[in-house]
Amino acid sequence: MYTIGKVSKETNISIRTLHYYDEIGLLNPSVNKVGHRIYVTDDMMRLQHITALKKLGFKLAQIKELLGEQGELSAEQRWKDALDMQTDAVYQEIEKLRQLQKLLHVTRHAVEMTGEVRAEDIFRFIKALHVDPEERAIFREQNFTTEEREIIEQLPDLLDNDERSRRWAKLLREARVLMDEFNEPPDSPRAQQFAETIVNFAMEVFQDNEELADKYWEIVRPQPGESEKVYGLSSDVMVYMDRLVNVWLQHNPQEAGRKGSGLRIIDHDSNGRDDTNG
Amino acid sequence: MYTIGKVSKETNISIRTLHYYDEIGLLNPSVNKVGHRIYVTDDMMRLQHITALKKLGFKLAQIKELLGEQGELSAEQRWKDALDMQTDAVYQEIEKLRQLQKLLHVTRHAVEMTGEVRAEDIFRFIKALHVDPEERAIFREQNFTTEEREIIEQLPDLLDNDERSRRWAKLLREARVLMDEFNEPPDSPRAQQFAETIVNFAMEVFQDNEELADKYWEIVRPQPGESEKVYGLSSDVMVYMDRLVNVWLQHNPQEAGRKGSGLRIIDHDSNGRDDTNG
DNA sequence: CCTACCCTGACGTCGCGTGATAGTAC
DNA sequence: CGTACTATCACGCGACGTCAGGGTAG
Repeated sequence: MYTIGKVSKETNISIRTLHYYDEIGLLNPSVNKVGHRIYVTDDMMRLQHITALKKLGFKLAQIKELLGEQGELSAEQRWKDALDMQTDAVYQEIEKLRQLQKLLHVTRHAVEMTGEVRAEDIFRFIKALHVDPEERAIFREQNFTTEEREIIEQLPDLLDNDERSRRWAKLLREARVLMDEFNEPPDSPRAQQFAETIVNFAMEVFQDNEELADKYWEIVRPQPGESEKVYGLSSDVMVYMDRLVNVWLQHNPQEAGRKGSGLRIIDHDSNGRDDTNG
Repeated sequence: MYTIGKVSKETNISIRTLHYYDEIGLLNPSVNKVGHRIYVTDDMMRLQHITALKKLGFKLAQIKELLGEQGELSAEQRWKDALDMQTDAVYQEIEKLRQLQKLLHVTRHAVEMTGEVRAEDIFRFIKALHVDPEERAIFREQNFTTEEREIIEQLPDLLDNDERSRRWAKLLREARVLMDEFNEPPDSPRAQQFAETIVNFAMEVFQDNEELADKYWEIVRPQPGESEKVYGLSSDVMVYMDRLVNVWLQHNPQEAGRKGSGLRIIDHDSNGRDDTNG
């Protein structure tokens, strides 16, 4: 025999909430002569059950059904069905949020590169998110050896938000700034210092496999008139980076020797698609 | 110069939505003399931007701010801050849902065992979910060797929903049914068949390490008057299972020899806590 | 009489969907 | 004149929070 205030204090459930449960017929306590609600032990137990089911993420309407009279199915089967449905719904929701998380990451990197958020970019990222993973796997199988694929799958991916991905985004931004804003000649000290950074980064992510670096670089190079295959790697940026690195390698032959040709300009045609890796 | 109907068809955004955006000041097109809305190119671009930001999970009010006039910070910094906040919020949400998913799994197993959903069980599971993982790790370090821990960490866990966890739940239910409902004597054929199932399951999950099976079994055994440490493993169930297996081992000495003492009754005191593994 | 309790409305939230009713364009 | 468009209310959803205004218990 509790008044609503006592129940509220004991359970940490607001009076308004108890009013609401009464209103929607979820928990109807008895009332005394002047209309004050009186909660008995059964009401308290039902309330416990309600809060427990709320923790499981059920809506009040579902809870009302679950705690109501049984229909054709046994109580056990109803519980199982409800729990399975709920589990499935939560799973779907998690998947949605995971996709959203990726979208946020890649957009964040895009801001790092361009300084703004462009609607067209976001739509492009959304499309890239829905690229069939199998399709991409097949493309990689056709174009790379098993060993190469192992390295490629560890490349910084703008869909993630790790330290390497962030460095990659900053590198691309710096490249564009040097090119567009400062018109920095490829042999200037600043450009050459940047070239070294590029080479080091490439050797790091390609695990010193220069051949693979070249191969990948050419595959992601857009065909004339084609749009970029990897975000930030438009044709002009790539050509500029090629030039920087070529000059750097000429001035650092020992590195060129130790590290091979590094990232050199190759004029032959390229092909293939790869929209998500950065 | 588009009418609202054309915009709606072209963008797949409902007229009501466009009305709403106008109403809340998110997108205010110009109007002609009779009050019909006229959307120009700028409006269309803003609309694109709005839908893009919606895909990123922003609320309309946030979008309004983001697309509004700048304050003290640069546009780039505002974008970065907003994206980082959003990323963080989504991360939190995912974590919450993961916890919820575990709660649903363990509740589902509990239904498998008991045939019903009890509020007290759910609250207990919630508490177990909040057990500090470090605390548990320390307990395990103190009570098990490194090799043993490797096995223990692969035990079926009622917080998951894999096949082994489901089998474990069904086993426990069968034990209780045999004991409570059928009063099945430990040496009946049915009980003995079940005993074999238990032994096989134990040997499977403990990877034929009988010593570890014994040790674990005793550690999760509740002290007299204490409540069960692992859901479903109350003292009476454990004693009943002990008896079944003891009889089975006596009748199958070759197995007892090959598999050692299996799950035998031990009378010495036990200690320690472990609330989550099942 | 005071205070602490109880009651019943009723509006606001968020992003629209879904009418109802009436004016407008072709 | 018909019909296909446009407009503005206004309710509904979910689970309450938050007043406002007024009765009740001790």
